[in-house]
Amino acid sequence: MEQVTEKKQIQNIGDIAKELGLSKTTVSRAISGKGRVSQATRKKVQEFVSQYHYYPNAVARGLAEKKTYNIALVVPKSFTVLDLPFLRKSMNAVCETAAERNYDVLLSMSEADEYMSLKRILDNRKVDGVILSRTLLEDPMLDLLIERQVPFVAMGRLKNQELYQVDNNHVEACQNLTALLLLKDYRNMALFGGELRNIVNQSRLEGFKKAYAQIGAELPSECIYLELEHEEQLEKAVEDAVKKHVSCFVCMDDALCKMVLRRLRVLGLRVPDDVKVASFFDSQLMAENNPPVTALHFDSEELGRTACRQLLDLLDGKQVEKNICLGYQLMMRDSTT
Amino acid sequence: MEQVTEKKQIQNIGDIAKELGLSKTTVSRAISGKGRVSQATRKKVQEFVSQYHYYPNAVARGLAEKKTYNIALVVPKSFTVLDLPFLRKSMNAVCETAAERNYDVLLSMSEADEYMSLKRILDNRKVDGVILSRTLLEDPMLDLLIERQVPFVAMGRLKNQELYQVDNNHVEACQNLTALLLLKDYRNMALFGGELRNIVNQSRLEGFKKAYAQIGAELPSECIYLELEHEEQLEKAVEDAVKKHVSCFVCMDDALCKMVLRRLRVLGLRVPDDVKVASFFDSQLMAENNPPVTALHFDSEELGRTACRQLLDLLDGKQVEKNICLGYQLMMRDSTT
DNA sequence: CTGAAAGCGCTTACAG
DNA sequence: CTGAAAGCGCTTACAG
Repeated sequence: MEQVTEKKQIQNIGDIAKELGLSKTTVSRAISGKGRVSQATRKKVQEFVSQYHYYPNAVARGLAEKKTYNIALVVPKSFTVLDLPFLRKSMNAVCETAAERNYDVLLSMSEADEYMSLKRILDNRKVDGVILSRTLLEDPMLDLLIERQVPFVAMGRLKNQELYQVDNNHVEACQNLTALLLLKDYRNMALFGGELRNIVNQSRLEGFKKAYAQIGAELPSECIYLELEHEEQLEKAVEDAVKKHVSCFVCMDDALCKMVLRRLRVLGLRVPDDVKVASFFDSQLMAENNPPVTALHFDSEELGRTACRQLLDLLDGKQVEKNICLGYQLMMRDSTT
Repeated sequence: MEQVTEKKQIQNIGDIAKELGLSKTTVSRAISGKGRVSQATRKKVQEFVSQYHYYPNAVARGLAEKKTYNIALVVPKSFTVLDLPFLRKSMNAVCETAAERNYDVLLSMSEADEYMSLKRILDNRKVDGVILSRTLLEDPMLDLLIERQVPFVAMGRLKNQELYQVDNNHVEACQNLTALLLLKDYRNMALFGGELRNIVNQSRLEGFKKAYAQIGAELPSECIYLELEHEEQLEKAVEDAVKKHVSCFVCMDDALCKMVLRRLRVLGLRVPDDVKVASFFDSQLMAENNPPVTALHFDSEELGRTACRQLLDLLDGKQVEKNICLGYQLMMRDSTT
C-alpha cells in the first residue's frame, strides 16, 4: 500500500548505517576520517553520503565533542562612516577564513563599555573563541574574556603583550610618514587625533613623536590636538593651528581628515598650495578627494584573515604566536607635494 | 586530603539535581518554566541557579528541541562605501532584536549569485531561519531557501508576494518626491539609476514614472539613465543631460548622487543656483554636502527590527504578515530650493 | 507535582 | 577493521 519508491530521507548516521548494513560507529568514522575503517567501507559510505547530499549535524557533533564550531566576532555598534570599509573588509576575511575551516561567525555588536551581547553568547556557550575587532585601554570585555578563560584574539595592539593579538605596525608607519614630511621640510606641523582610549591612537602618537626624535627636531607640543571627537572641537583646533602658521596638517584618521579638509576649505586655504595635508589612515575618501590625500594604507583583509587563523589554530591546540605584526603602505599623493 | 571547600562547579542540570536532591526532569522544568513544578521547588531551583550563575547549554537544548536558536543574516560582501551606514544600522537592529529573544546571529557575507556561504550554514544545520538584507531579481539564493524549506524574511521587496518580506514604501516615496519637484516647476528632470537587478531600483523607477502620470506630465524618457555602474558611464550621462538642458538631477541613491555632484562641480554648474539635485536615498553625506541634498530617508533600524521580529514570530509558529510596508521621510534641503 | 527513561544526532573509549 | 554502549547536556511524553 505504501509508496516507498521515493528517494529515501537520510537524516542522520543511523539512517546511513541501516541502509548500508553498518554500525553508526563505522559510519561516523568513515565520514569524519578519524579511526580506522577499511578502504572499501569508507568508499561505500562516502559514495552514499555524497549521493544523498548528507551533511552531519554540526550541532550534534559539537555537543559530543564539547565544541561549537562557532566563533564570535565583536564589532563596535557605532562607528564613524568612514571606518566602515575597513571593518567590512576585515569581517569579510574573518568569515571566509572561518568558513574554510568549517567554522561559523556569530556577530556581536556592542558599544564600548558594554559587553552584554558577548556575555549572552558566552553564557549560552555558543562559541569556542572570540575575535575582537578593535582594542581599547581598560576594556571590561577583556576582563570578561580572561575570567571566562575563553580563547580570543584581538585585532589591534593590546596593553598586555601576553594576550593574543595581531596588528599593523602603526607606530613604524606613522613614524615613517611623519619623517618623510619632516624631510620634505614641512616643519610647521600639527597633529589632529581622536580618543587616546583607542590604543591605535596611542600608537599613532608614538610614531609621530618618534619621527621628531629620529630627525632631531623639536616636537611641536602646542600643535598636537588630541581627544577630538566633535566637529566643533576640531574646528577650533584647526583655527588655532592656522593662527600658529601651521603649514602641514596631519590627521590620525580619515574621518578627522575629512573634517579638517572641509574646515580648511571654509577658511579659504588651498591644498597643497597653501597648506599640506596627510592622514594616518587611508580610505576611498582620501584617494578620491581633490586633491588626493597622502595617507597610510593597511590591508584590512590580511588583518582579519590573520586574526581568524590565529584563533582557529589556537582552538586546534596548535602553537600560536602571541603577537603578530603586519605591514603597511605609504600612499604618497598630491596633498603633500 | 582533598580540598572541597571551593565553590562547587555547576556544569549541567545533573549537577543541580544532585545538589538539590531533585531529578533532572524537575530541574529542567523549573528552569525552562515549562511543565508544572511546585512554587517551592521552582524557587529553590531558581535561587540555586542564579547563585551559581548557571546558564543552560543552548546547544544541548537546541539538539533536544530540534532548534538552534540561531538565525543567519545574509549581507552583500561588496557594497559601495555609502551604503554601509544603512546596512550597519539594520544589522544592529537585527542583532538586538534577536538577542532580546535569546537568538544569535550568524553572519553570511556573499556576493550576488554566490550562495556557498549560506549553503554551508544550511548544510551544517546551524540556523533556524534566515534574513536577507537586500533583494535581487532572479536570486539563486531564494531558490536554495525555498528548496530547503528554511523559513526566511527578506528586507526589501520580492517578486513573489507570497514570500515573507518587509520593505519601505519606496514607490510611494519616490513618487512623492518627484511630484513635489514637478510641482515646484522643475520640469527638465533627469533620472540617474543603477542596476535594475536590484529590486529597489525598480521601485524607484516605478515611483518616478507614477509621479509624471499623476501630474499629467510627459515622462522624459530620453533623460532616464539606468544601469549606471562605473564612474565613466555616469559622467557621460551627466554630460548628455547637461546638453539637453536638464535643470534637476534626480539620483536613485547617495553613491550615484555623490558622483553626480562631483561631475557637476567639474562642469562648473552650481547647486542650487544653476541646477537642482535630489536623491532617492539619504545618508550622512547627503546631509553634510554643501549645499545639503534633498533626499528620501528610511529608518534602517526599524527595517532590521521588523524583519527580525517577523522571522522570529514565524519560527514561533505565530501568524505573521507576509508583506510588511514601512514608511519614509522626505528631507527637503537646500539643493532643491 | 515529580521522576525514570528515551531521545535529539553525533563521538569515542573499550572490547573483540 | 568493526560494533555495542555510554556519553555530550538538554527536553519531553509517559506513568505515577
